[in-house]
Amino acid sequence: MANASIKDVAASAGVSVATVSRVLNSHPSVRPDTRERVMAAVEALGYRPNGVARSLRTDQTRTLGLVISDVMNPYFTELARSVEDEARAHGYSVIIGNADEQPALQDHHIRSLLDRRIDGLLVSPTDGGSPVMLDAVRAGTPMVFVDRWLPGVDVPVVRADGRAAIRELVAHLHALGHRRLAIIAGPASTTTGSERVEAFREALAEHGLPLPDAYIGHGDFRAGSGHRETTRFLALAEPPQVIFAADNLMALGAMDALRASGLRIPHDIGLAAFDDIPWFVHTDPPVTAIAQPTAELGRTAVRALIDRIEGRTPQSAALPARLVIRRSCGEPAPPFRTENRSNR
Amino acid sequence: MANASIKDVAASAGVSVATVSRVLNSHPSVRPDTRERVMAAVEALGYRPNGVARSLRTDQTRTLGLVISDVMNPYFTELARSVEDEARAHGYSVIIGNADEQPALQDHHIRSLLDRRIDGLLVSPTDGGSPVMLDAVRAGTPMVFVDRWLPGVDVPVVRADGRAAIRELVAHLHALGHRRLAIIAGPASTTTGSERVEAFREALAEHGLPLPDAYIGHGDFRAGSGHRETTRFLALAEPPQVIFAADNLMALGAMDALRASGLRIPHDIGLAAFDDIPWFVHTDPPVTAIAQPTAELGRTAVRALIDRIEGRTPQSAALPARLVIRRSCGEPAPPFRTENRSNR
DNA sequence: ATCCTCCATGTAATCGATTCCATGCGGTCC
DNA sequence: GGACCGCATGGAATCGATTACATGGAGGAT
Repeated sequence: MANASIKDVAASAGVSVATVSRVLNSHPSVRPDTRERVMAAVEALGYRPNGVARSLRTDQTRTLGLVISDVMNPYFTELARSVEDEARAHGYSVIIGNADEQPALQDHHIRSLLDRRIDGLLVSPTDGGSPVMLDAVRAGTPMVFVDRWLPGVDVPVVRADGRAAIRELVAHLHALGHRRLAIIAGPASTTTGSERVEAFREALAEHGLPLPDAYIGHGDFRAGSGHRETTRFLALAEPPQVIFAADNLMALGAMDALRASGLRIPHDIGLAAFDDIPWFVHTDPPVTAIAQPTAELGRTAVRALIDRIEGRTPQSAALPARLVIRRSCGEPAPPFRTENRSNR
Repeated sequence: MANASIKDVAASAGVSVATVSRVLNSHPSVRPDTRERVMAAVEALGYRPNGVARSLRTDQTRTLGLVISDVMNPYFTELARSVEDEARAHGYSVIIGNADEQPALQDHHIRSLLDRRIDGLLVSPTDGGSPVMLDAVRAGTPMVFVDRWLPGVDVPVVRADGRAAIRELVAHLHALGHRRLAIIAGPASTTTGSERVEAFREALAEHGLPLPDAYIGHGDFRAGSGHRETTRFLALAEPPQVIFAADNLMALGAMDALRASGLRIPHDIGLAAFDDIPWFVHTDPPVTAIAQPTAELGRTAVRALIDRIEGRTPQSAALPARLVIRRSCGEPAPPFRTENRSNR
């Protein structure tokens, strides 16, 4: 019952293994009747080429590695899904490594993927750049950063540019009369952690508003930290009027904390989030959020990586994010631009 | 800059490749000083064994395949995560295949995983059993079904038993005075599709309630079908008082439809779901749901699969699900047993 | 008829590891 | 001192594919 090998096919068809291989790879110089005999033998034996052997010989696995910081985060789930879709369209498989925001786990996955000799690596770095990752870059592993990146490392980046959307958000909040705006940021060691704070600060400045240190929450892109920092904000002598969470999980934690403290959104305090996810439509109240073109990011990143693998030189890309206004910061949504539930 | 191979290490350490291999696999009969010399060479060259070559020789990849029907479904995401965690603890990697509820895509992934010579396969079948999957079983591929399974196929199953929880749910609804209860079921070709309807019907019978055909919605585990069937229910001369969706995505669709029709939950109509997910706490209103021991399912399934791979004979397992009462069917939650946001 | 070319196919090397078997050497036992 | 034993190591086969090179035969040009 063991799997048939190319030798068995060759024997059964009365040809050499070379000929079988040629048929399988549709090499032009095989006589039609030979090809047919081989195909018949393949069929009869239920033969399937051994991918491992093939990979060893050809030095390519047609596999991409994707290392993300948290699979349970809907944003990354959607990213992973679009990556797999696009990769499959190009004949590649994807192995996902879940770093769970832990540098050590990220390194484990990178190493393990490299050991498996994946053809290329898509990474959303959890930290400022571990030796393992830097070594991989130096060794010339085809690599593309997605969502987050490492400044100063020569690797193409595919990401969303949230600056304009954050400016829009701040303008929206300002127009609603809010003046004391706080942010729960991600780890400063990640680009998405620091960048969103900077964009927020600049947008505030445009309206002559300050961003005091007390209004900067230091989160870690997990729900717990959103909860903690929100609680801290509420204990302030002058709590903020709106909390902007730099990702959806921290927004969730913030919501928990607000609910626990008995405050009503948006009546007592406003909430907005970076990352839009389907559930934000169904929360109480629906959450105003900045939507990234997630699926497009995944597809673009895969195309860039395949370009690198095949010897071309891909460009970095920054796709625009956009503001989706709902009800969590006050004032009902305007009649247009309300929902966001198209399925891609 | 190409990767060093075992030959390079052997040359650099002045030993044979056999000895290097012995060191790498911590074979006992290598002299300590030799071992040290080899390790030094490994270090100096930054050598990492080629997993592909190793797999070819040893005929094992230390990789598990997981084929699920929908990665974007939080239930499966959590399942995938726990599977990966447990597999990693046993020294295995996981390749996830997303079937997207499409039998053809499921087959694609099974075939592709088999070609890669994964050591074992975890499947949650999308349909009634394709030839590809049946062939894999017949060929003796180590396999375990998780969540859904194929009746009559001799493969261990790890799943949640929702019968008791569904009875509890119906009792709860009955106690609240609801009598006209409808269900949005999954495809009859899946076990979770048909089983939940049966359990629901039996539970209703215990209270002397019927389950008319008109109150059985035929969904496909996707949000769209939940929306469609809910709309159909509402058009009935006598619409149901509570809708029970057989999974979280269809519940989401139902919620959309109810909202669109201007009905308030639970005041005008009740909603309950199979599968509990973190977001159900934050929806408007929080949704009463049946929680599966998802992470435990994943871990148990992996252990069973590894048992099979290593020659033991694992048992099937059915872990109990439990009811989590919130506010979507009326009456505020009792002071105990309200929330459900522990993180594993 | 001779030679050249080209097509279909086979032979064998190769990818990078693991592992069986052979070998040489130092030490023990009688 | 010779036989034997066991340990550390090396040589070479092997896993299942791909592919460069060799080969033989058919057909065309002269």
